[in-house]
Amino acid sequence: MNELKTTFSSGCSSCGLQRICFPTGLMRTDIMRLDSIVERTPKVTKGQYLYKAGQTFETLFAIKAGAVKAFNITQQGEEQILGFYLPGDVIGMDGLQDLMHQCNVVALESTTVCLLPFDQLERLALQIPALNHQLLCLMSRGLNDGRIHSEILSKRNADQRVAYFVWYLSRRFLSRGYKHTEFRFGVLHREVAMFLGLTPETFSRILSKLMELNIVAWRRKDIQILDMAALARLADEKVLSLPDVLDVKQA
Amino acid sequence: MNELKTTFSSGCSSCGLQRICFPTGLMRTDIMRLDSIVERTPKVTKGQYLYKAGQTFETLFAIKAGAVKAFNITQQGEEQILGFYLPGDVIGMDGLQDLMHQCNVVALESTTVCLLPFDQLERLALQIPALNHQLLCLMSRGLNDGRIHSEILSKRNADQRVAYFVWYLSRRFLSRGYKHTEFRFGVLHREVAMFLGLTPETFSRILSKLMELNIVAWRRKDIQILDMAALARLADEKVLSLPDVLDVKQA
DNA sequence: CATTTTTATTGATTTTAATCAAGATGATAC
DNA sequence: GTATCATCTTGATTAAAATCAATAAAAATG
Repeated sequence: MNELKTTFSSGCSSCGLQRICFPTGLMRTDIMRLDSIVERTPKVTKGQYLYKAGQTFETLFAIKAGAVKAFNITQQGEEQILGFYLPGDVIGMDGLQDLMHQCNVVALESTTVCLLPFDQLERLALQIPALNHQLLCLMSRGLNDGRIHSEILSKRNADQRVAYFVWYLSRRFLSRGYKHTEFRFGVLHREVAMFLGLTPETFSRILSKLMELNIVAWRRKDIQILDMAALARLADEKVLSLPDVLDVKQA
Repeated sequence: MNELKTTFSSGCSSCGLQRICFPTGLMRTDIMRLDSIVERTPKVTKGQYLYKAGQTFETLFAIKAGAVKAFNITQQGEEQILGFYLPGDVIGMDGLQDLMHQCNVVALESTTVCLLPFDQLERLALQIPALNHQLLCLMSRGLNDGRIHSEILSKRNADQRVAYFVWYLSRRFLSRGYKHTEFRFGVLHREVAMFLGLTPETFSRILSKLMELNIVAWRRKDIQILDMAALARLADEKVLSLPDVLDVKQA
Protein backbone atom coordinates (compact mmCIF):
# COMPACT_ATOMS: atom_id res chain seq x y z
CA MET A 1 0.00 0.00 0.00
CA ASN A 2 1.36 3.41 -0.92
CA GLU A 3 1.47 6.23 1.58
CA LEU A 4 -0.94 9.03 0.76
CA LYS A 5 0.99 12.15 -0.19
CA THR A 6 -0.13 15.67 0.55
CA THR A 7 -0.76 17.95 -2.39
CA PHE A 8 -2.31 21.29 -3.20
CA SER A 9 -6.05 21.42 -3.82
CA SER A 10 -9.05 23.69 -3.31
CA GLY A 11 -9.81 24.26 0.37
CA CYS A 12 -12.88 23.99 2.60
CA SER A 13 -13.88 27.58 1.81
CA SER A 14 -14.73 26.67 -1.74
CA CYS A 15 -15.95 23.12 -1.11
CA GLY A 16 -19.50 22.22 -2.03
CA LEU A 17 -19.82 19.97 0.98
CA GLN A 18 -19.52 22.74 3.57
CA ARG A 19 -23.02 22.18 4.90
CA ILE A 20 -22.45 18.47 5.44
CA CYS A 21 -18.81 18.16 6.42
CA PHE A 22 -16.74 19.80 9.15
CA PRO A 23 -17.24 23.48 8.19
CA THR A 24 -20.92 23.30 9.15
CA GLY A 25 -21.72 26.19 11.48
CA LEU A 26 -18.25 27.72 11.25
CA MET A 27 -17.45 31.35 10.46
CA ARG A 28 -15.23 32.28 7.51
CA THR A 29 -12.17 32.86 9.65
CA ASP A 30 -12.60 29.59 11.45
CA ILE A 31 -12.98 27.70 8.19
CA MET A 32 -9.61 29.09 7.20
CA ARG A 33 -8.07 27.81 10.42
CA LEU A 34 -9.63 24.42 9.80
CA ASP A 35 -8.31 24.55 6.27
CA SER A 36 -4.78 24.99 7.54
CA ILE A 37 -4.72 21.60 9.21
CA VAL A 38 -6.44 19.68 6.42
CA GLU A 39 -4.11 17.66 4.25
CA ARG A 40 -5.26 17.07 0.73
CA THR A 41 -3.99 14.12 -1.26
CA PRO A 42 -3.84 13.15 -4.89
CA LYS A 43 -6.80 11.12 -6.05
CA VAL A 44 -7.01 7.76 -4.38
CA THR A 45 -7.34 5.11 -7.07
CA LYS A 46 -9.75 2.21 -7.01
CA GLY A 47 -8.48 -0.51 -4.70
CA GLN A 48 -6.23 1.76 -2.64
CA TYR A 49 -6.71 1.62 1.12
CA LEU A 50 -7.41 4.61 3.35
CA TYR A 51 -6.59 2.46 6.35
CA LYS A 52 -6.51 -1.11 7.50
CA ALA A 53 -7.66 -2.84 10.65
CA GLY A 54 -4.87 -2.80 13.20
CA GLN A 55 -3.18 0.34 11.92
CA THR A 56 -2.47 3.19 14.31
CA PHE A 57 -5.21 5.80 14.41
CA GLU A 58 -3.91 9.19 13.43
CA THR A 59 -6.28 10.97 11.10
CA LEU A 60 -9.90 11.25 10.13
CA PHE A 61 -10.88 11.08 6.49
CA ALA A 62 -13.51 13.24 4.81
CA ILE A 63 -14.74 11.93 1.49
CA LYS A 64 -14.77 14.76 -1.04
CA ALA A 65 -15.57 12.77 -4.18
CA GLY A 66 -15.95 9.13 -5.11
CA ALA A 67 -16.88 6.26 -2.81
CA VAL A 68 -15.26 3.87 -0.34
CA LYS A 69 -16.31 0.77 1.56
CA ALA A 70 -15.51 -0.32 5.11
CA PHE A 71 -15.20 -4.02 5.82
CA ASN A 72 -13.66 -6.75 7.89
CA ILE A 73 -12.56 -10.23 6.91
CA THR A 74 -13.94 -13.16 8.86
CA GLN A 75 -11.98 -16.20 9.95
CA GLN A 76 -13.44 -17.97 6.92
CA GLY A 77 -12.05 -15.31 4.61
CA GLU A 78 -15.39 -13.69 3.84
CA GLU A 79 -15.79 -9.95 3.54
CA GLN A 80 -18.22 -8.48 6.03
CA ILE A 81 -19.16 -5.12 4.57
CA LEU A 82 -19.76 -2.50 7.26
CA GLY A 83 -20.65 0.50 5.16
CA PHE A 84 -20.37 2.51 1.99
CA TYR A 85 -19.27 6.11 2.32
CA LEU A 86 -20.00 8.97 -0.05
CA PRO A 87 -18.96 12.61 -0.42
CA GLY A 88 -19.59 14.48 2.82
CA ASP A 89 -19.07 11.42 4.99
CA VAL A 90 -16.31 11.46 7.58
CA ILE A 91 -14.72 8.21 8.67
CA GLY A 92 -11.95 6.88 10.86
CA MET A 93 -13.41 7.60 14.29
CA ASP A 94 -13.66 3.88 15.03
CA GLY A 95 -9.94 4.02 15.75
CA LEU A 96 -10.07 6.50 18.62
CA GLN A 97 -11.14 4.08 21.34
CA ASP A 98 -8.02 1.91 21.14
CA LEU A 99 -5.92 4.24 18.97
CA MET A 100 -6.13 1.52 16.35
CA HIS A 101 -8.43 1.16 13.39
CA GLN A 102 -11.04 -1.55 13.75
CA CYS A 103 -11.81 -2.13 10.07
CA ASN A 104 -10.48 -1.73 6.55
CA VAL A 105 -11.47 1.07 4.22
CA VAL A 106 -10.77 0.88 0.50
CA ALA A 107 -11.67 3.07 -2.47
CA LEU A 108 -14.36 1.66 -4.77
CA GLU A 109 -13.55 4.10 -7.52
CA SER A 110 -11.31 7.09 -8.07
CA THR A 111 -11.81 9.01 -4.85
CA THR A 112 -10.75 12.31 -3.33
CA VAL A 113 -10.30 12.51 0.43
CA CYS A 114 -9.31 15.21 2.92
CA LEU A 115 -7.10 14.09 5.80
CA LEU A 116 -7.64 15.60 9.22
CA PRO A 117 -4.81 14.77 11.63
CA PHE A 118 -6.77 13.97 14.77
CA ASP A 119 -4.52 15.54 17.39
CA GLN A 120 -4.48 18.81 15.51
CA LEU A 121 -8.20 18.68 14.90
CA GLU A 122 -8.85 18.00 18.58
CA ARG A 123 -6.70 20.94 19.64
CA LEU A 124 -8.33 23.28 17.14
CA ALA A 125 -11.80 22.09 18.13
CA LEU A 126 -11.16 23.16 21.72
CA GLN A 127 -10.59 26.67 20.40
CA ILE A 128 -13.57 26.67 18.04
CA PRO A 129 -16.68 25.49 19.88
CA ALA A 130 -18.67 25.18 16.64
CA LEU A 131 -16.01 22.87 15.22
CA ASN A 132 -16.06 20.71 18.33
CA HIS A 133 -19.82 20.56 18.12
CA GLN A 134 -19.68 19.50 14.48
CA LEU A 135 -17.17 16.78 15.31
CA LEU A 136 -19.61 15.42 17.88
CA CYS A 137 -22.47 15.68 15.38
CA LEU A 138 -20.49 13.75 12.79
CA MET A 139 -19.85 11.01 15.32
CA SER A 140 -23.54 10.96 16.17
CA ARG A 141 -24.22 10.52 12.47
CA GLY A 142 -21.82 7.59 12.49
CA LEU A 143 -23.68 6.03 15.41
CA ASN A 144 -26.95 6.35 13.55
CA ASP A 145 -25.53 4.88 10.34
CA GLY A 146 -24.44 1.88 12.38
CA ARG A 147 -27.86 1.61 13.99
CA ILE A 148 -29.54 1.64 10.60
CA HIS A 149 -27.24 -1.11 9.36
CA SER A 150 -28.18 -3.23 12.38
CA GLU A 151 -31.84 -2.54 11.72
CA ILE A 152 -31.48 -3.63 8.09
CA LEU A 153 -29.71 -6.84 9.11
CA SER A 154 -32.41 -7.54 11.70
CA LYS A 155 -35.15 -7.50 9.09
CA ARG A 156 -36.59 -10.99 8.89
CA ASN A 157 -36.75 -11.30 5.12
CA ALA A 158 -34.44 -10.52 2.29
CA ASP A 159 -36.95 -8.51 0.23
CA GLN A 160 -37.28 -5.98 3.01
CA ARG A 161 -33.54 -5.65 3.40
CA VAL A 162 -33.04 -4.86 -0.26
CA ALA A 163 -36.03 -2.51 -0.45
CA TYR A 164 -34.99 -0.67 2.68
CA PHE A 165 -31.41 -0.39 1.47
CA VAL A 166 -32.40 1.18 -1.83
CA TRP A 167 -34.80 3.52 -0.10
CA TYR A 168 -32.18 4.57 2.46
CA LEU A 169 -29.54 5.00 -0.24
CA SER A 170 -31.89 7.31 -2.07
CA ARG A 171 -32.36 9.39 1.06
CA ARG A 172 -28.61 9.66 1.53
CA PHE A 173 -28.21 10.97 -2.01
CA LEU A 174 -31.07 13.40 -1.38
CA SER A 175 -29.50 14.69 1.83
CA ARG A 176 -26.25 15.35 -0.01
CA GLY A 177 -28.03 17.39 -2.62
CA TYR A 178 -27.88 14.79 -5.38
CA LYS A 179 -30.72 13.50 -7.50
CA HIS A 180 -32.40 10.82 -5.42
CA THR A 181 -34.57 8.98 -7.93
CA GLU A 182 -31.77 8.32 -10.35
CA PHE A 183 -28.16 7.97 -9.34
CA ARG A 184 -24.96 6.07 -9.85
CA PHE A 185 -23.70 3.79 -7.11
CA GLY A 186 -20.33 2.33 -7.97
CA VAL A 187 -20.54 -0.80 -5.87
CA LEU A 188 -20.65 -4.40 -7.03
CA HIS A 189 -23.88 -6.29 -6.44
CA ARG A 190 -21.85 -8.85 -4.52
CA GLU A 191 -20.71 -6.13 -2.13
CA VAL A 192 -24.20 -4.82 -1.55
CA ALA A 193 -25.34 -8.39 -0.96
CA MET A 194 -22.66 -8.87 1.70
CA PHE A 195 -23.61 -5.58 3.34
CA LEU A 196 -27.17 -6.88 3.58
CA GLY A 197 -26.09 -10.26 4.90
CA LEU A 198 -27.27 -12.02 1.73
CA THR A 199 -25.68 -14.07 -1.04
CA PRO A 200 -25.25 -12.46 -4.46
CA GLU A 201 -27.74 -14.96 -5.90
CA THR A 202 -30.48 -13.99 -3.48
CA PHE A 203 -29.76 -10.32 -4.04
CA SER A 204 -29.94 -10.76 -7.79
CA ARG A 205 -33.26 -12.58 -7.58
CA ILE A 206 -34.77 -9.80 -5.49
CA LEU A 207 -33.50 -7.11 -7.83
CA SER A 208 -35.13 -8.99 -10.69
CA LYS A 209 -38.41 -9.01 -8.78
CA LEU A 210 -38.16 -5.27 -8.09
CA MET A 211 -37.50 -4.61 -11.77
CA GLU A 212 -40.34 -6.89 -12.83
CA LEU A 213 -42.66 -4.89 -10.58
CA ASN A 214 -41.36 -1.59 -12.03
CA ILE A 215 -40.35 -0.34 -8.62
CA VAL A 216 -36.60 -0.11 -9.11
CA ALA A 217 -34.32 -0.34 -12.13
CA TRP A 218 -30.81 -1.25 -11.01
CA ARG A 219 -28.48 -2.30 -13.77
CA ARG A 220 -24.76 -2.52 -12.99
CA LYS A 221 -24.02 0.80 -11.30
CA ASP A 222 -27.06 2.78 -12.32
CA ILE A 223 -30.05 2.92 -10.02
CA GLN A 224 -33.44 4.37 -10.84
CA ILE A 225 -36.33 4.43 -8.44
CA LEU A 226 -39.56 4.20 -10.40
CA ASP A 227 -42.03 3.92 -7.54
CA MET A 228 -40.80 5.43 -4.30
CA ALA A 229 -44.05 4.87 -2.45
CA ALA A 230 -44.10 1.18 -3.30
CA LEU A 231 -40.45 0.90 -2.31
CA ALA A 232 -41.06 2.49 1.07
CA ARG A 233 -44.01 0.18 1.61
CA LEU A 234 -41.95 -2.89 0.74
CA ALA A 235 -39.18 -1.85 3.08
CA ASP A 236 -41.52 -2.34 6.01
CA GLU A 237 -43.87 -4.99 4.74
CA LYS A 238 -43.67 -8.69 5.26
CA VAL A 239 -43.30 -10.29 1.84
CA LEU A 240 -42.74 -9.10 -1.68
CA SER A 241 -45.43 -11.08 -3.46
CA LEU A 242 -45.49 -11.14 -7.19
CA PRO A 243 -48.81 -10.19 -8.80
CA ASP A 244 -50.46 -11.57 -11.91
CA VAL A 245 -48.15 -9.71 -14.24
CA LEU A 246 -45.46 -12.22 -13.55
CA ASP A 247 -47.69 -15.27 -13.51
CA VAL A 248 -48.76 -14.38 -17.01
CA LYS A 249 -45.19 -14.20 -18.15
CA GLN A 250 -44.41 -17.53 -16.54
CA ALA A 251 -47.49 -19.21 -17.99
CA MET B 1 -43.88 7.71 31.97
CA ASN B 2 -42.68 9.60 35.05
CA GLU B 3 -40.14 12.37 34.81
CA LEU B 4 -36.83 11.45 36.39
CA LYS B 5 -36.27 13.55 39.52
CA THR B 6 -32.90 14.74 40.70
CA THR B 7 -31.74 13.57 44.09
CA PHE B 8 -28.64 13.49 46.24
CA SER B 9 -26.20 10.62 45.73
CA SER B 10 -22.49 9.85 45.88
CA GLY B 11 -20.52 11.70 43.21
CA CYS B 12 -18.02 10.80 40.51
CA SER B 13 -15.12 11.17 42.94
CA SER B 14 -16.17 8.10 44.84
CA CYS B 15 -17.60 6.13 41.92
CA GLY B 16 -16.10 2.76 41.10
CA LEU B 17 -16.55 3.34 37.39
CA GLN B 18 -14.14 6.28 37.17
CA ARG B 19 -11.79 4.41 34.86
CA ILE B 20 -14.55 3.54 32.40
CA CYS B 21 -16.94 6.47 32.51
CA PHE B 22 -16.44 10.21 32.01
CA PRO B 23 -13.86 10.87 34.75
CA THR B 24 -11.23 8.83 32.89
CA GLY B 25 -8.06 10.89 32.61
CA LEU B 26 -9.39 13.80 34.67
CA MET B 27 -7.67 15.44 37.62
CA ARG B 28 -9.37 15.61 41.02
CA THR B 29 -10.42 19.23 40.63
CA ASP B 30 -11.86 18.60 37.18
CA ILE B 31 -13.82 15.61 38.44
CA MET B 32 -15.42 17.93 40.96
CA ARG B 33 -16.42 20.35 38.19
CA LEU B 34 -17.87 17.45 36.22
CA ASP B 35 -19.67 16.33 39.36
CA SER B 36 -21.36 19.69 39.64
CA ILE B 37 -23.25 19.26 36.38
CA VAL B 38 -24.20 15.61 36.89
CA GLU B 39 -27.77 15.08 37.98
CA ARG B 40 -28.41 11.96 39.99
CA THR B 41 -31.83 10.39 40.06
CA PRO B 42 -33.65 7.93 42.27
CA LYS B 43 -33.35 4.36 41.12
CA VAL B 44 -35.06 3.75 37.82
CA THR B 45 -37.40 0.81 38.19
CA LYS B 46 -37.72 -2.06 35.75
CA GLY B 47 -39.79 -1.00 32.77
CA GLN B 48 -39.17 2.73 33.19
CA TYR B 49 -37.86 4.58 30.13
CA LEU B 50 -34.71 6.68 30.03
CA TYR B 51 -35.88 8.09 26.72
CA LYS B 52 -38.06 7.28 23.77
CA ALA B 53 -37.57 7.63 20.03
CA GLY B 54 -38.70 11.06 18.92
CA GLN B 55 -38.04 12.80 22.21
CA THR B 56 -35.92 15.92 22.30
CA PHE B 57 -32.25 15.23 22.99
CA GLU B 58 -31.10 17.01 26.11
CA THR B 59 -28.94 14.75 28.25
CA LEU B 60 -26.60 11.82 28.12
CA PHE B 61 -27.08 8.93 30.51
CA ALA B 62 -24.31 7.07 32.30
CA ILE B 63 -25.33 3.69 33.68
CA LYS B 64 -24.09 3.39 37.26
CA ALA B 65 -25.82 0.14 38.22
CA GLY B 66 -28.30 -2.23 36.68
CA ALA B 67 -28.99 -2.73 32.97
CA VAL B 68 -30.99 -1.20 30.15
CA LYS B 69 -31.86 -2.13 26.59
CA ALA B 70 -32.13 0.06 23.49
CA PHE B 71 -34.68 -0.89 20.85
CA ASN B 72 -36.99 0.22 18.11
CA ILE B 73 -40.38 -1.10 17.12
CA THR B 74 -40.91 -2.15 13.51
CA GLN B 75 -44.02 -1.46 11.47
CA GLN B 76 -45.08 -5.02 12.29
CA GLY B 77 -44.87 -4.31 15.99
CA GLU B 78 -41.72 -6.34 16.56
CA GLU B 79 -38.97 -5.18 18.88
CA GLN B 80 -35.62 -4.74 17.20
CA ILE B 81 -33.11 -4.81 20.01
CA LEU B 82 -30.16 -2.51 19.37
CA GLY B 83 -28.11 -3.08 22.48
CA PHE B 84 -27.83 -3.89 26.14
CA TYR B 85 -26.01 -1.41 28.34
CA LEU B 86 -24.24 -2.10 31.61
CA PRO B 87 -22.56 -0.04 34.34
CA GLY B 88 -19.94 2.25 32.83
CA ASP B 89 -21.77 2.57 29.52
CA VAL B 90 -22.85 6.01 28.37
CA ILE B 91 -25.83 6.36 26.07
CA GLY B 92 -27.98 8.98 24.42
CA MET B 93 -25.54 10.30 21.82
CA ASP B 94 -27.70 8.98 19.01
CA GLY B 95 -29.91 12.02 19.61
CA LEU B 96 -27.31 14.68 18.86
CA GLN B 97 -27.48 14.50 15.07
CA ASP B 98 -31.11 15.60 14.83
CA LEU B 99 -31.55 16.76 18.42
CA MET B 100 -34.01 13.92 18.74
CA HIS B 101 -33.55 10.42 20.10
CA GLN B 102 -33.54 7.69 17.50
CA CYS B 103 -34.46 4.74 19.70
CA ASN B 104 -36.08 3.75 22.99
CA VAL B 105 -34.16 2.89 26.13
CA VAL B 106 -35.82 1.09 29.01
CA ALA B 107 -34.56 -0.33 32.30
CA LEU B 108 -34.38 -4.13 32.43
CA GLU B 109 -34.03 -4.15 36.20
CA SER B 110 -33.67 -1.67 39.00
CA THR B 111 -31.08 0.71 37.56
CA THR B 112 -29.12 3.76 38.68
CA VAL B 113 -28.21 6.38 36.09
CA CYS B 114 -26.34 9.66 36.08
CA LEU B 115 -27.77 12.40 33.87
CA LEU B 116 -25.39 14.70 32.02
CA PRO B 117 -27.17 17.71 30.50
CA PHE B 118 -25.52 17.87 27.12
CA ASP B 119 -25.21 21.63 26.66
CA GLN B 120 -23.53 21.97 30.07
CA LEU B 121 -21.30 18.99 29.37
CA GLU B 122 -20.29 20.41 26.01
CA ARG B 123 -19.42 23.78 27.56
CA LEU B 124 -17.43 22.19 30.36
CA ALA B 125 -15.62 19.89 27.94
CA LEU B 126 -14.31 22.91 26.03
CA GLN B 127 -12.66 24.02 29.26
CA ILE B 128 -11.34 20.58 30.20
CA PRO B 129 -9.53 19.01 27.23
CA ALA B 130 -9.33 15.61 28.93
CA LEU B 131 -13.09 15.60 29.39
CA ASN B 132 -13.65 16.49 25.76
CA HIS B 133 -11.30 13.71 24.77
CA GLN B 134 -13.14 11.22 26.93
CA LEU B 135 -16.45 12.27 25.40
CA LEU B 136 -15.02 11.52 21.98
CA CYS B 137 -13.63 8.20 23.20
CA LEU B 138 -17.02 7.19 24.59
CA MET B 139 -18.61 7.96 21.24
CA SER B 140 -15.91 5.92 19.52
CA ARG B 141 -16.81 3.08 21.87
CA GLY B 142 -20.41 3.46 20.79
CA LEU B 143 -19.40 3.26 17.14
CA ASN B 144 -17.50 0.06 17.82
CA ASP B 145 -20.36 -1.49 19.77
CA GLY B 146 -22.56 -0.83 16.76
CA ARG B 147 -19.98 -2.34 14.43
CA ILE B 148 -19.80 -5.48 16.52
CA HIS B 149 -23.58 -5.80 16.48
CA SER B 150 -23.53 -5.57 12.68
CA GLU B 151 -20.79 -8.18 12.56
CA ILE B 152 -22.82 -10.53 14.74
CA LEU B 153 -25.90 -10.08 12.57
CA SER B 154 -23.82 -10.72 9.44
CA LYS B 155 -22.69 -14.11 10.67
CA ARG B 156 -24.14 -16.74 8.36
CA ASN B 157 -25.31 -19.20 10.97
CA ALA B 158 -27.17 -18.95 14.21
CA ASP B 159 -24.72 -21.03 16.27
CA GLN B 160 -21.96 -18.55 15.58
CA ARG B 161 -24.14 -15.60 16.52
CA VAL B 162 -24.99 -17.08 19.90
CA ALA B 163 -21.45 -18.25 20.60
CA TYR B 164 -19.97 -14.89 19.63
CA PHE B 165 -22.54 -13.03 21.69
CA VAL B 166 -21.76 -15.00 24.85
CA TRP B 167 -18.04 -14.62 24.25
CA TYR B 168 -18.35 -10.87 23.68
CA LEU B 169 -20.61 -10.46 26.72
CA SER B 170 -17.98 -12.18 28.80
CA ARG B 171 -15.34 -9.76 27.55
CA ARG B 172 -17.54 -6.81 28.41
CA PHE B 173 -17.92 -8.05 31.96
CA LEU B 174 -14.17 -8.61 32.13
CA SER B 175 -13.40 -5.09 30.92
CA ARG B 176 -15.67 -3.66 33.61
CA GLY B 177 -13.84 -5.58 36.30
CA TYR B 178 -16.51 -8.20 36.87
CA LYS B 179 -16.10 -11.96 36.91
CA HIS B 180 -16.21 -13.03 33.28
CA THR B 181 -16.74 -16.78 33.48
CA GLU B 182 -19.78 -16.55 35.71
CA PHE B 183 -22.13 -13.62 35.73
CA ARG B 184 -25.73 -12.52 35.87
CA PHE B 185 -27.32 -11.00 32.81
CA GLY B 186 -30.83 -9.81 33.54
CA VAL B 187 -32.20 -10.06 30.04
CA LEU B 188 -34.93 -12.34 28.73
CA HIS B 189 -33.90 -15.02 26.27
CA ARG B 190 -36.46 -13.60 23.89
CA GLU B 191 -34.67 -10.24 24.00
CA VAL B 192 -31.26 -11.75 23.37
CA ALA B 193 -32.75 -13.70 20.47
CA MET B 194 -34.14 -10.48 18.95
CA PHE B 195 -30.77 -8.77 19.39
CA LEU B 196 -29.20 -11.63 17.43
CA GLY B 197 -31.87 -11.54 14.73
CA LEU B 198 -33.17 -14.97 15.73
CA THR B 199 -36.43 -16.39 17.03
CA PRO B 200 -36.63 -17.42 20.69
CA GLU B 201 -37.07 -21.03 19.60
CA THR B 202 -33.86 -21.09 17.58
CA PHE B 203 -32.01 -19.36 20.40
CA SER B 204 -33.30 -21.89 22.91
CA ARG B 205 -32.24 -24.82 20.75
CA ILE B 206 -28.72 -23.46 20.40
CA LEU B 207 -28.43 -22.82 24.13
CA SER B 208 -29.47 -26.42 24.70
CA LYS B 209 -26.73 -27.57 22.36
CA LEU B 210 -24.13 -25.39 24.11
CA MET B 211 -25.20 -26.82 27.47
CA GLU B 212 -25.18 -30.37 26.14
CA LEU B 213 -21.61 -29.81 24.98
CA ASN B 214 -20.64 -28.37 28.39
CA ILE B 215 -19.47 -25.13 26.86
CA VAL B 216 -21.96 -22.73 28.40
CA ALA B 217 -24.52 -23.03 31.18
CA TRP B 218 -27.17 -20.33 30.79
CA ARG B 219 -30.25 -20.80 32.90
CA ARG B 220 -32.65 -17.87 33.22
CA LYS B 221 -30.39 -14.96 34.10
CA ASP B 222 -27.28 -16.82 35.21
CA ILE B 223 -24.52 -17.46 32.73
CA GLN B 224 -21.52 -19.68 33.27
CA ILE B 225 -18.83 -20.22 30.68
CA LEU B 226 -17.41 -23.70 31.11
CA ASP B 227 -15.10 -23.84 28.11
CA MET B 228 -13.96 -20.44 26.90
CA ALA B 229 -11.62 -21.83 24.25
CA ALA B 230 -14.34 -23.94 22.69
CA LEU B 231 -16.69 -20.95 22.80
CA ALA B 232 -14.22 -18.71 21.03
CA ARG B 233 -13.68 -21.39 18.42
CA LEU B 234 -17.39 -21.79 17.82
CA ALA B 235 -17.85 -18.05 17.45
CA ASP B 236 -15.78 -18.14 14.30
CA GLU B 237 -16.36 -21.62 12.99
CA LYS B 238 -18.86 -22.77 10.46
CA VAL B 239 -21.22 -25.22 12.13
CA LEU B 240 -21.81 -26.43 15.64
CA SER B 241 -21.90 -30.16 15.04
CA LEU B 242 -23.09 -32.40 17.78
CA PRO B 243 -20.75 -35.27 18.65
CA ASP B 244 -21.63 -38.83 19.70
CA VAL B 245 -22.57 -37.76 23.19
CA LEU B 246 -25.84 -36.47 21.90
CA ASP B 247 -26.48 -39.23 19.41
CA VAL B 248 -26.23 -41.71 22.25
CA LYS B 249 -28.83 -39.80 24.21
CA GLN B 250 -31.11 -39.67 21.23
CA ALA B 251 -30.67 -43.35 20.44
C1' DC C 1 -50.46 -21.05 48.69
C1' DA C 2 -52.99 -21.51 44.61
C1' DT C 3 -53.87 -19.38 40.27
C1' DT C 4 -52.76 -16.97 36.34
C1' DT C 5 -49.56 -15.25 33.25
C1' DT C 6 -45.31 -15.09 31.14
C1' DT C 7 -41.30 -17.26 29.48
C1' DA C 8 -38.72 -21.19 27.91
C1' DT C 9 -38.26 -25.72 25.80
C1' DT C 10 -38.98 -29.29 22.47
C1' DG C 11 -41.02 -31.50 18.35
C1' DA C 12 -43.12 -31.47 13.56
C1' DT C 13 -43.60 -28.97 9.50
C1' DT C 14 -43.03 -25.28 6.30
C1' DT C 15 -40.69 -21.54 4.40
C1' DT C 16 -36.76 -19.13 3.11
C1' DA C 17 -32.46 -18.38 1.62
C1' DA C 18 -28.00 -20.86 0.79
C1' DT C 19 -25.70 -23.78 -2.05
C1' DC C 20 -24.60 -26.00 -6.28
C1' DA C 21 -24.45 -25.53 -11.16
C1' DA C 22 -24.80 -23.69 -15.72
C1' DG C 23 -25.14 -19.84 -18.82
C1' DA C 24 -25.35 -15.00 -20.08
C1' DT C 25 -23.65 -10.60 -19.95
C1' DG C 26 -20.41 -7.13 -19.54
C1' DA C 27 -15.63 -5.49 -18.80
C1' DT C 28 -10.77 -5.79 -19.72
C1' DA C 29 -6.69 -7.11 -22.11
C1' DC C 30 -4.36 -8.20 -26.06
C1' DG D 1 -12.12 -7.05 -32.91
C1' DT D 2 -11.51 -11.21 -30.39
C1' DA D 3 -10.37 -13.59 -26.29
C1' DT D 4 -10.37 -13.86 -21.49
C1' DC D 5 -12.01 -12.95 -17.09
C1' DA D 6 -15.18 -11.36 -13.72
C1' DT D 7 -19.79 -10.46 -12.59
C1' DC D 8 -24.45 -11.30 -12.80
C1' DT D 9 -28.59 -14.08 -13.68
C1' DT D 10 -31.46 -18.01 -13.45
C1' DG D 11 -32.74 -22.79 -12.24
C1' DA D 12 -32.63 -27.03 -9.23
C1' DT D 13 -31.65 -28.74 -4.89
C1' DT D 14 -30.39 -28.70 -0.10
C1' DA D 15 -29.89 -26.88 4.37
C1' DA D 16 -31.15 -23.84 7.92
C1' DA D 17 -34.06 -21.34 10.54
C1' DA D 18 -38.97 -19.80 10.97
C1' DT D 19 -43.31 -21.08 12.04
C1' DC D 20 -46.83 -23.73 14.18
C1' DA D 21 -48.06 -26.29 18.15
C1' DA D 22 -47.92 -28.28 22.59
C1' DT D 23 -45.90 -28.59 27.15
C1' DA D 24 -43.05 -27.35 30.93
C1' DA D 25 -41.20 -24.27 34.03
C1' DA D 26 -40.90 -19.86 36.32
C1' DA D 27 -42.58 -15.62 37.83
C1' DA D 28 -46.23 -12.64 39.10
C1' DT D 29 -50.67 -12.03 41.11
C1' DG D 30 -54.18 -12.30 44.27
